[in-house]
Amino acid sequence: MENTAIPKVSQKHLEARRRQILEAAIECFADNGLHRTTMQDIMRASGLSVGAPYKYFDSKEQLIEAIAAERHAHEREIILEASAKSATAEILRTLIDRFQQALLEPRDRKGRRMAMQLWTEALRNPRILKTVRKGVDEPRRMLAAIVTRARDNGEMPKDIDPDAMARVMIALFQGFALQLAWDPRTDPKPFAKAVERLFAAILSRT
Amino acid sequence: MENTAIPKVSQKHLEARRRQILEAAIECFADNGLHRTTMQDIMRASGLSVGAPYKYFDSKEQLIEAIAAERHAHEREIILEASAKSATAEILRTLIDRFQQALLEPRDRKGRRMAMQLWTEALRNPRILKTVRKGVDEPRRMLAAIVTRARDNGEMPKDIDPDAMARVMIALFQGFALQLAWDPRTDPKPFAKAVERLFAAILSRT
Amino acid sequence: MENTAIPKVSQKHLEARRRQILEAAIECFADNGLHRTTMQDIMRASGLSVGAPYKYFDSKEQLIEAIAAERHAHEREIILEASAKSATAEILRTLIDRFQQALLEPRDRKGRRMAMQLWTEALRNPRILKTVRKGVDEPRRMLAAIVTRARDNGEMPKDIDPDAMARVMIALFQGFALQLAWDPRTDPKPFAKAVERLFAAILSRT
Amino acid sequence: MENTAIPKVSQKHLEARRRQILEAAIECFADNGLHRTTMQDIMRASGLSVGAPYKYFDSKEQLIEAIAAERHAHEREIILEASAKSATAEILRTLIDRFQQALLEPRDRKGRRMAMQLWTEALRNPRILKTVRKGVDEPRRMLAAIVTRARDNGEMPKDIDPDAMARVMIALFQGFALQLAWDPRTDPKPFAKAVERLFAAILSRT
DNA sequence: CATGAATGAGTGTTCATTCAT
DNA sequence: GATGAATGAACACTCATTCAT
Repeated sequence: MENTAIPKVSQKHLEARRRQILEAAIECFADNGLHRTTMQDIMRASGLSVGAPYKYFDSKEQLIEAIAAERHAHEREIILEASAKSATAEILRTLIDRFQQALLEPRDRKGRRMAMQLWTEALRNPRILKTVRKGVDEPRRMLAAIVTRARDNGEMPKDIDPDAMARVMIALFQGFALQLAWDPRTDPKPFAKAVERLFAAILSRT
Repeated sequence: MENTAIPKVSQKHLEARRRQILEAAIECFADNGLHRTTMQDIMRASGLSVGAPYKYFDSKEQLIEAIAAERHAHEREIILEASAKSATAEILRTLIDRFQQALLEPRDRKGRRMAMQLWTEALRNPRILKTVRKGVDEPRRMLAAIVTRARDNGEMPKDIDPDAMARVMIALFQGFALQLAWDPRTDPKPFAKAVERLFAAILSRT
Repeated sequence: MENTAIPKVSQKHLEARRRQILEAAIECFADNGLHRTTMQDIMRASGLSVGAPYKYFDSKEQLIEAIAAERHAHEREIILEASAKSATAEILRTLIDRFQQALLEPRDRKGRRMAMQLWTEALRNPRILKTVRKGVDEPRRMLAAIVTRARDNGEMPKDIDPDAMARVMIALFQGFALQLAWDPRTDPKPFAKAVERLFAAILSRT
Repeated sequence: MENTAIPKVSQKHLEARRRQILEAAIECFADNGLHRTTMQDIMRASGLSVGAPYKYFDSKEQLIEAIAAERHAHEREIILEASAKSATAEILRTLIDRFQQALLEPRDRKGRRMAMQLWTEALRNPRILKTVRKGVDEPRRMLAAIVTRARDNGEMPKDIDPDAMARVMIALFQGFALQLAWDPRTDPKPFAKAVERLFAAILSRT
């Protein structure tokens, strides 16, 4: 614990505290689920007192929502970045690569477990549902746009449904994330390769 | 009055009671999640008394585990049935069809929402994890066997990894189930078509 | 199904439990105030568990409201009883007597201390206010009716305002109850005598 | 630089700060009760920081006690002032007048609501009890002295008990204050008139 | 066997108070 | 001195589980 002589209680300090709580919460939620994790667990993990989070979040619920909002922003970015490439084959490869790397990254493991907790919570909590849907709908629209472009370029068959194909891509990622979470020893590479192989088959040879 | 060896309450009656509780539990869990659902909620829904479930299940945890075990058995069956067909193209079409039908079936909606609760619970409950993994590993092995057969038949390219391809299929189904749960208005047909299209591309033209 | 011959826990038993909690609550509230008394305090005093009261009352607030409702009913009765007498002088003497007796009664002490807690709580809680007002308004109307009758009988001067006189009576009782609560050694008899003396002076000699 | 004995912050400033806190506290306590009011509520109302009151008061309890002490001093004054008159009839009329005016004064409303909170708090806090009792005992003694004087003057019957009569007066005031607090639309004038009428009856015609 | 009243460890949250800045 | 972030004991309330009827 570092209750050190931070020069002033600055905005920065406040933001750091917020982060500290958020990180501890993600840690706990990822390991023990949203409901088996108590606020006391989180605060023990954060090194702060039980009353501390209530300065930064109104309730446990809102703490969870804050985490959800963050994740959604993060995920959007990856796709945005990948879609900067021009040729579809290139974009797809980049996307698959990015996700494969993320899946290999142990630091991301926690984030993914956290996200899954939100997937289930969304079935019950309309606020979380809204965030989760945003986190899925926006990427879907972006992916669909990429597919549309590819189709119009002649890189993909005309009869492809861009939205459905975007859904396929998201399902592949989220679906495999589950499998990986259930068995962390699973190697993402063969899966990534299979996906690449699958998409290569419908990409027109140019 | 006779003192007979016949149990006062028949095995049949006992089984019916068990089912009654199980069904009520699935109903509640699917709607409100594993943790927001109280035993009293379940028993109110079942029409039985709060003490009743403890005659059939040791704890809430074991009630959940019993539901998990049932689902796993059910899912295995669908794949088993589909894999009776000989030609891969036929098998795949049947599988996709079966799942599409299941996704369209409103009666199944509850079951899927319940299953998702278990997916998340598996992340922290080793017993549930074991069941969920069985529910994924067994189908995966079966699907991989189908792919292997197809590959050996020359219906699929030699460089296909059957296990990875099986994972792809499962990811597609579970991934789309999530999307459907988050937005029930989603139409499964375009998705199913896209999946079929995707697989058709790697199935050798014969 | 529910044609059970099993004797349910009787209504009487349930009522007894409710009383048990109510009495313990009054005991604690009277001694320590509404807010310094915790639900645990009450339940320790009642000999039941902390969860028990929530079967009978939705919340601490409603437990308090239930006590308020009871007191109001009780107080109304005393006045009702006294006003059965015909001659005003007689009624007043009976009333004063009743209240003096109540004030002397140690068993009533707790009840009065409880009531005072409600007087203050009424300033903040609209539900309690409503009950407290009923507990004051109804007796006031009854007392005013008695005074009106006396005035019309010629037992009291014509220029007496019945409602104001009823307020005087209530103020005397509640005001003295406070003094007694602050110093339990105070003798109610001289006070009662003084009140009697005061009213005797405006009662026409007949 | 000189090292002077002059405090950096003037006594006047300190006193002003104290007042500021006291006034904010009375405002809050009167509206929300002693226990529903948090120190943060008070400090928000005062415009000072949450830590500020602890420079002037050791605890919330002592802040309340300080308010109690102030009120007691204030109430004593009114009676003192009234008792300067010589004839009893005159004194009584002045007293009734003063209190009626106070009751009509909206500015006093807060003070009375505050006082009532203390009445109840006295039932469990010995320190508050002491102050409340002083606030009642001193006026009572003064009023009793007035009555004694009147009795000895022949203005009142010989068999009047001065202390009891003083209690009657206090009960009337505090009792009516309660009624007014529970229903602010109540008009104090009829009540004052009734009290005057009542006392007129025992004042010997001279 | 079935019931449901009773239990009590455990929850999220509050708030008087402290103390480093 | 004044501030307000931080503290943590305490609170009202919940709910899985038990067991007398």
